[in-house]
This record gives sequence, structure tokens and C-alpha cells, in this order.
Amino acid sequence: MPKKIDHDIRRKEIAQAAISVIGSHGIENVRLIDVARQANATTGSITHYFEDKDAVLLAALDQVSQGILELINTPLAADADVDDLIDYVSLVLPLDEDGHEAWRVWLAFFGRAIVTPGLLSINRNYYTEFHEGLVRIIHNMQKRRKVSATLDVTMIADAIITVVDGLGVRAALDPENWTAEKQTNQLRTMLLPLLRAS
Amino acid sequence: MPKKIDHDIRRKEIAQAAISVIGSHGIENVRLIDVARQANATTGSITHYFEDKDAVLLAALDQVSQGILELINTPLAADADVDDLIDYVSLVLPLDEDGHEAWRVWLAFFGRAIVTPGLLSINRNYYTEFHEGLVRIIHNMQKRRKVSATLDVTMIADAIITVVDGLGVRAALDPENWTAEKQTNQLRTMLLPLLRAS
Amino acid sequence: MPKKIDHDIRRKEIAQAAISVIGSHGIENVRLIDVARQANATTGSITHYFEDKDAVLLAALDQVSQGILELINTPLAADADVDDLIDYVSLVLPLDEDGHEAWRVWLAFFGRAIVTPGLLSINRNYYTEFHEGLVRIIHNMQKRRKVSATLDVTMIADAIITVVDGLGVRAALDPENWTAEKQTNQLRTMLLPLLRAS
Amino acid sequence: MPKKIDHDIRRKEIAQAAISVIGSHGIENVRLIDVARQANATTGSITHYFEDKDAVLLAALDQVSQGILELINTPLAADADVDDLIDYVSLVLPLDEDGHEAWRVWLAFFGRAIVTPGLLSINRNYYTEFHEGLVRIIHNMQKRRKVSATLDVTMIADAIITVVDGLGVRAALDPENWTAEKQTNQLRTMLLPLLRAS
DNA sequence: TATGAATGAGCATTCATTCAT
DNA sequence: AATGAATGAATGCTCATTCAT
Repeated sequence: MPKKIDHDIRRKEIAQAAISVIGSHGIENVRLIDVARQANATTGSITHYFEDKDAVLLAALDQVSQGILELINTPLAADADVDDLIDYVSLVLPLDEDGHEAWRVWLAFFGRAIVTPGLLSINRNYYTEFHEGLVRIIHNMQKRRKVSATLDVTMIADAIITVVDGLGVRAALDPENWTAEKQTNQLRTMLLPLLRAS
Repeated sequence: MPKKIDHDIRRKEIAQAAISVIGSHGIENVRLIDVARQANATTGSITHYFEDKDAVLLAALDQVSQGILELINTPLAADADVDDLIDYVSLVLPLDEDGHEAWRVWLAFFGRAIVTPGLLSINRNYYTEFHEGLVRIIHNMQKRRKVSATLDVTMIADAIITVVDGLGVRAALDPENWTAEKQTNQLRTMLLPLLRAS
Repeated sequence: MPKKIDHDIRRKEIAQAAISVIGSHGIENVRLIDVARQANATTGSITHYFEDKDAVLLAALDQVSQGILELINTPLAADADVDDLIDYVSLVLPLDEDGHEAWRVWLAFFGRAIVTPGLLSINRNYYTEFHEGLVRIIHNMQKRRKVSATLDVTMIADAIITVVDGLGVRAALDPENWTAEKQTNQLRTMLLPLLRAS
Repeated sequence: MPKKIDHDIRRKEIAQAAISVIGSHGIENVRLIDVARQANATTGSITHYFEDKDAVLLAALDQVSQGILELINTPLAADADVDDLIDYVSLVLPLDEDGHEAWRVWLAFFGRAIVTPGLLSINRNYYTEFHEGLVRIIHNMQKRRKVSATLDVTMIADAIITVVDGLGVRAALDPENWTAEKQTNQLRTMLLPLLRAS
């Protein structure tokens, strides 16, 4: 089904264009015509790929969320230790311009998600997957005695997510102050005591 | 002479009405007429108090931000210890319906703040004040030997803000899961190791 | 009836304020509140003196028109000749800032007069009075042999009005180019041949 | 592919519709929806062709001004004399209903031009072109000895414009009195002495 | 599939007018 | 008489959506 593949590719291109427009203009100022121009398309053609504007925005959020999850779904090295985990998690932070764009979009959707069931479920899936991935990794580290076997794994996973979210928000809103180094330092300082506890 | 109206009071009422509408409909769906109705006013009368719709939304964010800061600007007990600080900080979390409304509005503005200088500066002022307040408190606790004198106070303050933001976002998006108790537990678990370090 | 006099004075002050606002902002941008401010009054108080906004504008035009006519309703010297007549007529041209303001208002009303019967009748009265005044003067000059007895007086009066209007429009639209001197020169050059004809 | 529409033609149609509405309702009463209806369009579609309402009105004035200039930009006969020039100039007067509509629009813009730079420049271009055209013609007549070589050509051109404006204003405001014949008679009577001077 | 002109509902904004004080 | 807050109709503008080509 070559047609099908083209279709999916075009959808992703349009979603990517939407991400770019959201990131630069803000979600409330996104006009379909801007997305169309960014994607080298026309508003009319977008209707072939998406039901309506909301569907475009939904796809954009989904793509951002998938993009973030992909970063941490690559398997960790077999002998990864606490430091490796922290390095691994830091990939999700807005450390470069791509990361900042992703977080700007992510933030843009927070306010909408609250009143839009479709967005909310994407949001929750993201957190669920993120949490499950972290639980899996930490369990594995417990087996390999890299962290204490008595740790409350669920709580640790939530703590990691909390720090990542807290830092991501802060850095997205104040990129000059929150350099990549400052973010990773803060992340390490906050997570090490929890992961090294017995 | 017509009724004498206190402009500031009326402005605050309208801003409060805007907060309520943003919290329930989402910021992108706020119509000036909804705000007017909520404030027992008309769209035309709002122009007596605000330049335009953006000014109304700006005032709403400002009011939410001030409201949150007020919670933690009440002085701590003179002999407050680490537990008291954590209790104190937890006031900012979305523990009740008012708190949830405030956080929904707060989240709604994250996406806008990035592309709206006026909102961004309110946002930064908030973080600056929050940070300064925490630094002051922790310094004081160091003097009173409630925490180690060698703590990196700035880092600790940032850590507190990070946890509060991370939990606030999470709880605002998933209020059923993140009960008040779960939030405060998570807050305590994450902050205690940092505050008790030497 | 001292009250009556006050009333009339206040009406004239408001009309004068309207003239000033029309002259500077253009008639389509006149807001009643601007007129009120200019007259040191409030919109509500204007209601005591005028039925509605249209009545204010009507009074403004009337006042401008009366002001122009007054200039040429002062009697000519008993032995006035052609040169004196031309000097006399030139008073109506926009030679100073007051004159320019009057002409700006006058022009502003041209477009409205066409579709507003009340304005049109003021306009026609103005032309009628102007014409009658000129006819009277020229007749008088014929009696005193200052101009030929065979002149078509009506035509000459219309010619004078035509030149005044043509120059007034031109000068109002291009004040830098059409200095007072250029206007009076052009007026003289165009009228002398007609008045000196036999 | 959608219908190919000639933008320039559609723009002219809309401008023409605006002229018609201005001429009948007066410029201050023009609503975009009236223009749209007159042009068999919708308000929304007008935005495809014009930035906003002001741009529509600007185009209307431009079109009227161009229309008037076109009348006198057709070349005069090679052996044209003074009478031919006067006939030629009279084409610009409001002699028929089309002419009256053009002059009504022209008058409507006088008041606006004073406070609207865009309109003012159209106005000045009009007078410049008109003046230059007349200078060219009169120079040519001097070469062909149809008028005296000692005439002040610039002054004569200004005189012609003055008479045309004065009569146009008068006739537009009082069409019943100022028939085509009366206008042309007055024009001839006022210009002949100037053109026949030596 | 793609185009882009056209639609038209939705909304902020303006401002003359009203009226309680 | 004066004030000025409030009203609410009027209207320009935006933009997602539609649809003929």
C-alpha cells in the first residue's frame, strides 16, 4: 500500500508544520493557513488528511509526545547504573532548540488539555508510558543491584517525572537562565539522594 | 452624580470572573461576554476598566499569580523547622478546588506566556518572588540551625519550585489520581533528603 | 432671561469645540466624548443642549458658515472700487490658521451635505446669502460707476463664488503650496478681467 | 482548480461598488456589507482583495480620480483652439449622472483627505497630473499661435482647475440649479478673458 | 488530490444614548 | 444641570470550512 505510506508521511509533515507554528506563534495564534504554508500545502488540502483544525493540533501534540517518549524508549545499556539513568532521563529536558520547541508545544497544550478530552488522554498516555518505562528500568537496576532493592519504585518514577516536568516548565519559560548545564545539574542534585537511598 | 464605583475593586471582580471562565472553559474559549456575564456586567462596561480583552486576561493571570504568592508570603512561625517548611510550601499545591482552579489558569497561561511578553514578565516576577521568599526562609532556618549551614540555598529553593511545579502540573492534569495526600507525600519524600543533607 | 443667554453661549461653546475636533480629527472620527472634553463638559451634559450628535455637527457647520458670512457682511466703504471688492472677498479665503480650520470643516461637510438634508439647506443658505451680498455690492458699484453698467451681475457674483470655492478647496488640501499671497494673486488675476470688462 | 479570478478586475469591481455606495449613501454611512452586496460579494471575500475597509475606500477614490483624469488625457485635436480647450475641460464637470456621482465621491473625500495621508496623496497626484496636462496643452497652443505667447501658463492652468473645482462643488451640491448648460456657460465666461488676453 | 475563492458565523470593539445619583 | 457608569446595537474583521474546478 504505497499510497497509505504517502498519506501517513504527509500527515506527519503537516503535524510537524503545526508543531513549528505552535512553537513560534503560540497555540492560540495558529491559523490553518499558516500550517498549510509551513507544510507547502493549502488549507483545502489539509482536509484530505485531517477532519478539522482540532485534529491537526491533536496530531501535533501526539507527535511531540511520541518524540519525547522515543528519546527514552531506546534501551539503556545492560550494565547501566544510577548516573546512566540520570543521563538518560536528561535527554527529555529542553537542552537544545529542538527540545525547547517540543516543550513550548507541550506547555501550549497543558492549558488546552484540561478542557479537551482528546488532548487529555494523549497527555495521560504519555505520563503512563513514561512512568511504566521508568519503573521497568529501575526494577532492572534493582535486579542488578545498582540501586537499593527497598526503594519505592513507583514513587521514584513519579519523582523523576516531577523533576523533569518542573525543570522543563521552568526552562521553557526562562531559557536564558536555565542553560542545559544548569538543568542537568539540578536534575542530578535532586535525583541522586533518592536513587542512592537504601 | 452617578454611583461612585471603586475602579480597583471592580477591576478585581472582573479579573476574578475571567479566572473563573478560564478555569472552566479554557483560555482559548473565553469570550468577553462570558466574563461580562460572570461579573454581572456587559462587554461594553468592561471597557471602562480594561483596554481590551488581552488586558483582562493579563489581569487574570496577575491575580492568580498574586494569590499564589500571598499564600506563602504569610510569615512562618519563628521556630519553624523542616517539616513546617514543607507544610508551608504545600499550600501552593492544588489541594482543593480553589487551588485546582488557580493551577488550571496558571497552566493555561504557560503556553501563552512564551509568545506574549506581558504574560512572560508576570510569570518571571512570580518565580523571582517565590525564589526570593524561599531563600529568605531557608537562610533563617540555617541561622536557627534547623538545616545545615552548608546547604546550597539557591539550589534548594530551585528544587522546591521544581517539585511544586512538577506536582502542580501533574495534579492539575490528573486530579483524580493526584489527591491532596498523594501530592503532599510526594512533596515530602522528595524534599526531605535535600533539606536534611549536611 | 439670563438663563437663556447662558444656554446659547454654552451651545456656541460646544459647537466651537466640535469645529475644533472636526478640523483636527476629521468629521468621521469625531466622538462626542472628544467634543465634550474640548468644551470642558461631559457627554451627558451635551444632551441638555443638543438633541443628539447630528445636532451638534449641524450647529458646528452652521457656526462655520455664519462665521464666513460675517466676514463679508461688514459693509464696504462707501467709495469702494474693484480693488476693494477683491480685497474684501479675499477675507473668505483660508489665509490664516483660523481660516484653514473653517475651510477644513467646510470641506468635511461637503460630502455629508449631499446625503443630509439639514446640512444641505445650511449649505444652500450660505451660497444664497453670499450671492445676494455680492449682487448688492456690485449693483452699488455700478451705480457709483466703479464697474460697467452692462456687466451680468448674477454671473459675476457666481464667478466670485466659484473662484473662492475653487481656491479654498485647493488651499485647504495643499496649504504649503497655496500661501496667502498665492491665493490672493490668483483671485485678483482671475477676477480683474471680469470686473473690468465693459 | 478553482475558478481563475482576475484580481485586478475584481478589485476594480469592488472599488466601483464602493463608489456607487459612497455616491448614494455618503461616505460616513458606507458599510462593508453594502459594498459587498453591490459587488455581488460577501464581506469576507472582500478581504481577499483589500486589506481592510479603508483600503476599499482608498481604491474607490483612486478610481474616481483616475476616471476624471482619463477624460482629459485623451489627446486634443492637432489644431485645437481656445474653444476646443474649454469644451475639453468641461468634460470634467458634473454634466451627467455619472459625472455627478464622481463629484459626490470626490467631495466626500475632501473632508477625509485632510486627515488621511493616503487620501491626500491621491488628491495631490490628481491635481499635479491635471495641472501638468493643462500646461502641456497650453504650451502647445502657444506654439501654434492659438493663444498669446506671453500668457502665464502656470497661472492659467491653476485658473482652469480653480474654475472646474468651484463649479464642480457648486453643481454637486445644487444639481437642480446648476444644469450642464449653466456650468459650461459659466466656465466659458470665466475662462475666455484669461485665454484671450495678450 | 489539490486549489483557493467564497462563505458566514463568531467575536471584539466602538460609541451614542440613557439614567440613577 | 451635571456626572459618568452602564448599556447594547452596530459593524469591521477573522478564519475554519466548503466546494466548484
